[in-house]
Amino acid sequence: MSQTSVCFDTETTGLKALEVELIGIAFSYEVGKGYYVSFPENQEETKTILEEFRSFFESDIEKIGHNLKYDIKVLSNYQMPVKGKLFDTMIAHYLINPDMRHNMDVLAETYLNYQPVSITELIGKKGKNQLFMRVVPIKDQTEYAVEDADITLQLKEHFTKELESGNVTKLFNEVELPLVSVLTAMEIEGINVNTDFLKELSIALTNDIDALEKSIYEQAGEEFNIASPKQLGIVLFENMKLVDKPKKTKTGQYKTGEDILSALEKEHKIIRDIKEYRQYKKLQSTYVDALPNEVNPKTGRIHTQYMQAVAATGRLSSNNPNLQNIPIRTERGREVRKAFIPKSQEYVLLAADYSQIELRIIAALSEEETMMEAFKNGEDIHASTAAKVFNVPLEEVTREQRSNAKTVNFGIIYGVSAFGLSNQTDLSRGEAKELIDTYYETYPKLKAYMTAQVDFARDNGYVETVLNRRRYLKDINSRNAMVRSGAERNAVNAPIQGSAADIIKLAMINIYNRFEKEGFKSKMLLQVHDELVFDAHKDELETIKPIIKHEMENAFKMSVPLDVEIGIGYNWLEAH
DNA sequence: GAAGTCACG
DNA sequence: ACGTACGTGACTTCA
Repeated sequence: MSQTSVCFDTETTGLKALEVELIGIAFSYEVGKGYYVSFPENQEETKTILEEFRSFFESDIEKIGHNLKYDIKVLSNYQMPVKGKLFDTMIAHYLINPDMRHNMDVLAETYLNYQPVSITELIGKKGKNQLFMRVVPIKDQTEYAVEDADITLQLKEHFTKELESGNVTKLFNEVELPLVSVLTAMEIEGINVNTDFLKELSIALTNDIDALEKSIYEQAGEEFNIASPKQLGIVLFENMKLVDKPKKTKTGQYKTGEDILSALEKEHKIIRDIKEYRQYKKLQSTYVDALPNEVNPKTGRIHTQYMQAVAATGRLSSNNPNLQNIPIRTERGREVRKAFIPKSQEYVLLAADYSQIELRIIAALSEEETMMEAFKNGEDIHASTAAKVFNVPLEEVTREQRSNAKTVNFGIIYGVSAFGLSNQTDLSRGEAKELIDTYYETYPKLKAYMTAQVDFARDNGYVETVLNRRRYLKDINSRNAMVRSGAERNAVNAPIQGSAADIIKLAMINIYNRFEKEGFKSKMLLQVHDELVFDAHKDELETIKPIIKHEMENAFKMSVPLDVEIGIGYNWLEAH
């Protein structure tokens, strides 16, 4: 092949890239044309046939695809690396408009005015009657697969131009595409989990849940399904009449969320038990019992998937299983973290966290000197804020003042209202308003920055991050006040959250490249928005610690220093 | 499949 | 006067 760029698309036996078998590969390098290579069930033969394509996959020919991470992982099952420049149409479209869907079917209709044969038409609806791709006649496989490859090739032409007009070509080429390889490697690597420990944890939880259940039934004077918000609401508010005017959801059910129950704690002892019951049930079903089932039988490790084109701000998301929401805030929840362990006795887990990255970004972007100085001097930012807004010396800040300042600091990033702040603190609505006003007086340029962001969005229809990642805000000029203020909060929040995402992505790419170049045994495993987790080989610890710290703190230069804290341990909890 | 709830940053 | 903090994913219940 003498082409400089070729589109390819793999057909497989399922959705779990690391567990499926290859059925076919479609190639297209001329619009309207394509070729399909079919693979037999015998995996040795499949490997032999695939070897014929090694020179292509290892060449510097540009590889075009839609969600290339999936195809690269499938090929990795056969020790077939994919090298050279990449072009991923899913990610391209994510940068062009992150709020939209990026399915190839939708994109084909929108940009090519063409309706491709859907996978459902080919193999039927999800369910027991769904066909296996293996039994689809080769002719139909070919038509379907080649069509997808052809469409992807055509989409590339559109998106190349649109990336340019959206000013995101550089972000695409220098961040998102290199990140594909980084995420692929992290997903393939996986993480080790102590399933025996989780089994014991589950037994202990069951004991406590059973006792709580008994106690709740006694106090309620009846048996019901505590896990049913509907039944619980009736018990609490109709039978026990714990409150006069209970709040209701939009469907007319009683609200029984955590915030509602907490406000009721002084009314009846049953509330504490219900909250505890809910917490333990959640831990058990979502983590303790679910995680062992996610262990890959071949590798013995858990391999999450990172979604690179989901979060509208530029963040990653994690699923199957989600390893970005492992408990840490409660004593019992923290136990789950102990189950995440290094790959062997020669390793430890290393966790590296950005300290207050979003506040540092808003300080730098707004050039609010007071806040910038606090960060430059390494102050405790929440205490420092408290000292200023409550007008007391730093040493005399009370815990409550610091806690309220912390809530405002976070609230600012989200576009807080007095009502929202009073809900999150013990402050009245009036006190909350006063605190916010004082906050803006203390940090006037912060307020100016936020106003400027909203103005920019009104004029341009979008906001952008430090790496020019855009988020379009179509509702910014809406006549509906609630819809409009939602967009205004996005105008402030998206550049902050998105810039933090940009920065950690840069750090991940640089760390990955250095690790590759130096041939370290240590591997990057997880990303949790402002944290990276590694299997760190004990012999390499003192070498990689400064590398990780340096790459994270210097990934992007701002007028405020970034600070990274590193911890190590024999499990993820200890590493914090 | 929607709604409610709750785990994380 | 209105409703109310940004971004996610997973589990259970129930129509």
